Amino acid sequence: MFQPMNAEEITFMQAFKSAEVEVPAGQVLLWEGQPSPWLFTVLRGQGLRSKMLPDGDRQVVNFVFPGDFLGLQSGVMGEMKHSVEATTDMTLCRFARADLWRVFRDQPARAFDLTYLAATEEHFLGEALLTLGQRDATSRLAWALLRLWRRAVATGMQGPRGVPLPWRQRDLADALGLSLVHTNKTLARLRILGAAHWSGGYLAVPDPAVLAELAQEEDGAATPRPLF
Amino acid sequence: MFQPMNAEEITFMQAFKSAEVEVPAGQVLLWEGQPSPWLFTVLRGQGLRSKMLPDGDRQVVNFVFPGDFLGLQSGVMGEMKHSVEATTDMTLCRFARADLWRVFRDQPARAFDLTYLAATEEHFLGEALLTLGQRDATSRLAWALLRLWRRAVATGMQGPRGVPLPWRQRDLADALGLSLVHTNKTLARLRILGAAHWSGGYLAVPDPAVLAELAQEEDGAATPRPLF
DNA sequence: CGTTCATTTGACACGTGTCAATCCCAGTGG
DNA sequence: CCACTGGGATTGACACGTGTCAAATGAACG
Repeated sequence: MFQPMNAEEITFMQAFKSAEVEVPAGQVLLWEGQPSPWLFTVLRGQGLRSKMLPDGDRQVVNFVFPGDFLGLQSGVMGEMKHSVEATTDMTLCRFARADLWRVFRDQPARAFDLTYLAATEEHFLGEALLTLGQRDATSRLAWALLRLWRRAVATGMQGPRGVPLPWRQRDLADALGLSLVHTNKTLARLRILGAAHWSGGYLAVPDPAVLAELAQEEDGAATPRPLF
Repeated sequence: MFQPMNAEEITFMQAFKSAEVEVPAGQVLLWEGQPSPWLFTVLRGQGLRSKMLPDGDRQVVNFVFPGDFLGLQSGVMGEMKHSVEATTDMTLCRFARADLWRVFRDQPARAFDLTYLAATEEHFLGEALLTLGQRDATSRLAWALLRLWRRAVATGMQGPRGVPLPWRQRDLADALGLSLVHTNKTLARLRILGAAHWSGGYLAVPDPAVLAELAQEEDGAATPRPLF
């Protein structure tokens, strides 16, 4: 996901039987519409979540970073509502769905964390919806790149060439509801503006404030008025 | 929300101190960006959830039906990430946020339900994102009306004139990322097609299958392949 | 019978999608 | 060492869906 989250999730289930697994780039971890006996936490690598339309159109729902929790939907709803695939090689912490109930029974604080995670994801999707519904192509790209950049920086991925962004322009396009061609041209515009340089799998953001400006970042909310 | 959900949420916190409150149409229950000491369950009436952009653009995130749970984000994240307002007069079951933790500590099954709720909401938002990102205006409207219709029917709201749909065309437009004018013209097209008749606050759907066709409903998921 | 708000309609502009070609680059094999 | 290949990125020309502007209609209300 774009948002950073409290890293305790990475380890919170170490009390349960779990295993480290390695998956190669391109591997699908969870299939839309399928139940899964496994839940995962991401230890290393990046991926993406996506949904398909019967006509083949794809919607990228989110991008996956280290620290993310995968499979909660399957865990509580019985099946995944989107697919998750590895974009780079990944290292995952895998554990059994059957153990999930034990967490709720024995570790209320951890259960609360899970709900927090789900609420965070809900919050992100609301932001994404706002972006696809109300912003033009330039703002959408600025919004997405800003969040990817922040998330990568928060994860400690920043290097001399910027932060790693291993996805394709097609992936960004499918995430933002734009065509590949228009995404490409808009990225070129952002490059000329000096707002963001993405090439060779790395994203450089000279000044996050420039991106934030283009993204029409909210400054909190509407004017608060007294509650009833 | 569009999806129906297990109605036990309506009553699941009756063990805690709560109060029935009435709110008039137009009232804002929860403000985006604000913490709230209250959580709510909807007993009667309809409303909507929305987010604002600093320039005044609005995104309707979801529509609220009886049975919905309001304020979970504020409950676990400290503040609301969207506003909730009453479209019709509503009756709510109100209880204190401070009691939320007791649920996690003392009633793991209810805590699990809360996580289920959050996951359901996440699922819905993913669907909405898919709709805004990949479908054209006709499909978007068909998708939205079909879900509103199903939800209303599941809630037992069906009457001789169809199901109540108290929102404005502007609300639908803001939910689907369309302009008011284009929404109006597309609704007229759906009417001519005999797919959906919405007027006078009521929605009639002669044949849900027609709407489903227009909405490009998924038939499950992509072809499943073996997991690793 | 004015006022106000929602709906409806037509004309037109523009952002974005589509099509198609080219460029770039990393592999790969002769 | 160099064609050949395939996938991604880039570019230009053009079509079309949707947004915007503006005006008219209709319903609710005092």
